Amino acid sequence: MTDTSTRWQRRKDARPQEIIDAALTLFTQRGFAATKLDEVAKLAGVTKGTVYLYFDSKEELFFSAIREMVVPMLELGESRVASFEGSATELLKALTHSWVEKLLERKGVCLTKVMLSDGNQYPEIAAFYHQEVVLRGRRLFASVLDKGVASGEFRPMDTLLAARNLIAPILLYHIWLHSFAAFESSDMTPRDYVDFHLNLQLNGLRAHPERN
Amino acid sequence: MTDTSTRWQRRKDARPQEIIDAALTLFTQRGFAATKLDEVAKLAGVTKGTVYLYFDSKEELFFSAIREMVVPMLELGESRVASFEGSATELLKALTHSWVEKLLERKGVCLTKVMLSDGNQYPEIAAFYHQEVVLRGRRLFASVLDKGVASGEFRPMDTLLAARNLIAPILLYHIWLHSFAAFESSDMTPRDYVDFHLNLQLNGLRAHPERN
Amino acid sequence: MTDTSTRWQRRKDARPQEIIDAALTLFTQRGFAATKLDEVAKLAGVTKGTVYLYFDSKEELFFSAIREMVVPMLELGESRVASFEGSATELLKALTHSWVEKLLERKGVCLTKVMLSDGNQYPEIAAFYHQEVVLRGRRLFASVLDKGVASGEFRPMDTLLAARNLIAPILLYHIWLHSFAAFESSDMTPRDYVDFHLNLQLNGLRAHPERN
Amino acid sequence: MTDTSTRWQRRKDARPQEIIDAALTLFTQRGFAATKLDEVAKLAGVTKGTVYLYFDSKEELFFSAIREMVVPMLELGESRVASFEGSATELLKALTHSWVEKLLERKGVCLTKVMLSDGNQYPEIAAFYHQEVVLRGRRLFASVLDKGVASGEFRPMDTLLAARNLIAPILLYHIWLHSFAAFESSDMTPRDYVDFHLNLQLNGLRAHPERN
DNA sequence: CATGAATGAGCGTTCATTCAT
DNA sequence: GATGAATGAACGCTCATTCAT
Repeated sequence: MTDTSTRWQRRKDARPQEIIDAALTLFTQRGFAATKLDEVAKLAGVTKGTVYLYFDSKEELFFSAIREMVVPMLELGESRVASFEGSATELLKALTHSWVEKLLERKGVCLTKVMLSDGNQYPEIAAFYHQEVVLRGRRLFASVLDKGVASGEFRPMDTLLAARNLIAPILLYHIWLHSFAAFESSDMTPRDYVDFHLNLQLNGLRAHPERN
Repeated sequence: MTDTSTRWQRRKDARPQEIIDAALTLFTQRGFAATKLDEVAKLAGVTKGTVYLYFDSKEELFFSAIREMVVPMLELGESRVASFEGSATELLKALTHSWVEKLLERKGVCLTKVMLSDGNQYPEIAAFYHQEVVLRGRRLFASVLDKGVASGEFRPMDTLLAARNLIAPILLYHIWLHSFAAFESSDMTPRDYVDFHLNLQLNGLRAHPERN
Repeated sequence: MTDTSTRWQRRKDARPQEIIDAALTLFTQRGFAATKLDEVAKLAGVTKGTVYLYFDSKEELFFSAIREMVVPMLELGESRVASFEGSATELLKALTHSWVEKLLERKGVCLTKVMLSDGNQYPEIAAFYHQEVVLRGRRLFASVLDKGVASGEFRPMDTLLAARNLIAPILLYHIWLHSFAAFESSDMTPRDYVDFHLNLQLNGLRAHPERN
Repeated sequence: MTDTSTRWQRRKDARPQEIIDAALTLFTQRGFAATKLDEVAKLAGVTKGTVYLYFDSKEELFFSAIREMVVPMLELGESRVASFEGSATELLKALTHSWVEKLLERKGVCLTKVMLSDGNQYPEIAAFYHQEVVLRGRRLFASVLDKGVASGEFRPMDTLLAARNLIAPILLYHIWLHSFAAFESSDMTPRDYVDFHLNLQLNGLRAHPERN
């Protein structure tokens, strides 16, 4: 990459991404409907009109945000699973923690929160999200469980269903953080919560587990 | 008295509940902000003005809905736990299934969905909901786990945390139904899902569980 | 009048007057538009529907109020002027103080305030009020001035115009009380104000002004 | 630049004043509550939404109107009094006529009418108006009377009270014009009315009354 | 007579979207 | 490319009026 590109030029190319970032932040914080385009524009350092240079509508902006933020995350996860060497248990832990880090570092995942809030109003977006994020995410975790079953680490099971049990508490925990952060006493780090959750899932509740 | 039901025939006593029902249905489907009072009124079979005879504002309507629908559900659960005789495992299953039935038969629980969507905008409601529903629900499930630990059925654990792991997938599953119902192939009944989930939680994933 | 009339019966007959009283109180305090029929009804001790038994509309209620409250006051004044024996100066003082007492004791006059506020919207009412109250009130005071001119107490002048100068400050003073009562320090009684005003005016009117 | 005036051609700078002008016209004619923002907008040649670009609310619009129209008028009057050379009588006449001209040429003063109508509902505005307009106006006229007393033109008196007697008829006369213009035969110009009023008052004020 | 539940038109306010500059 | 003034449809809420009881 040559450095003849002036800061101005780089800025021009960066605009859409800056707007998407701003939109994601606000969509996640306030929900889709409650986010005003004026605020998105201000946070992105432009004016409202500029947003319409790059996106046809508020809805289209949301659509783009999903595509550009979540899909790459899943692709990364898939490639890690494909190339991972080690036990399924380790992989499961690694994958989960990596996901959680992403969730914490930026808003990415909480698009799920936005989808839960406003998904109904936008069936096309919901369809896309369900296909490209929800199902794909489940398959990703299921594939790890499959490895574990194949290796004898895990009991045989419906791994797609089990994946949902793995994902749900973590997802809900993060959505929770957005909605009730002020009220949770929270002497517990997200890492603690995830560790506890993983151990519970891996071990089960029973004092004397049966083989079934 | 003939059944020529006019708008005058209905009783003042029935109206608030009818309006709350309509509101819950729409709040759950579309979220708080996206629900228009006109629609609530139409679904309740009245006009917009009538809603304001019984509720001071849209927000107050939502507040009333929470109070009248969710709190009684929790009280019922609490009394069942208090009076239950049998193993903690059975109690856990019974309680969960009873909850799920309520969820299915009506929209009640999915107030949680509404809180996740719009809770940020209405801190007072969020605070009330967190206190009276979220925490209380957790404590309810934790108390069952405590019984099991005391009886030796379950391993010692942080039962409040474990309660969250029990609740989350079921909750998320039902919220999911609202957001992505159209896209889930769903050859699986809610009952199936809950059974699978409970078994998984009770047994854990591991092929050879450790005592830890 | 027989006394077989029960309290109930008297009450029935009194209803319209009670409603008018309530309406006047509130119209004067808040203006016509800002007064809700619900409030009028409550103050009159009836329900909103009852108001419509006696008056066709809010506007009609206002109309009736004017007729029943102000016109009698003017008739009283006219008869006092007709029968008064004594100097025009004394008559002027007596008439003015009597008017002010009425103003203070109840809201009567401040219908003028309501007319000033809302008169434009209701040309018919304004026409009636102007004819039956404004002009007639001016003529009443002018007739007193005429007496004084005839008797040589006052200088010759356009008495109709002079009447306006007499009336205006007193009227405005009372309207003022409604609008700015909270802000006027008011170490002065209404009586003081009127006395001061009359003395000033009489000094201007007198044929042979005194040094006082 | 052609004169194809489009909605885009107008300048941001001119808009607020145009809207204030329209608002004053309608507030004065109809009162604050009875004036619809749609009408204000239409009279200003814009749409309702545009009003909200410049003013936060209807109330704020009224507040701005007071600040921008009446306060400068008073400041002008105060500076004229300060710099005037001549008799207090002349000053009083000049000041009054100048005020009346302002009243006639535009709606300015009749903000008083609006305050009388709707002041009760908006205590903050009433407080501001009373402080900055009513009291200040009284003080302005009183200061002229003080000059006259000092110079021996006028008898000693409570000049603040006397100021109210000077102001009231003129104010009421103009408020009257708005409410009953249609019904007053009015073969008399405002100038005539003011002259008559001033002469009458001056006769009452003078230290050495003339026969005129 | 009296009630009060119900109506529905109307207003203040918001905000996604447009477009002349 | 970028701006921001302007739009207008939409929504929450109010209240005079109606009418079955």
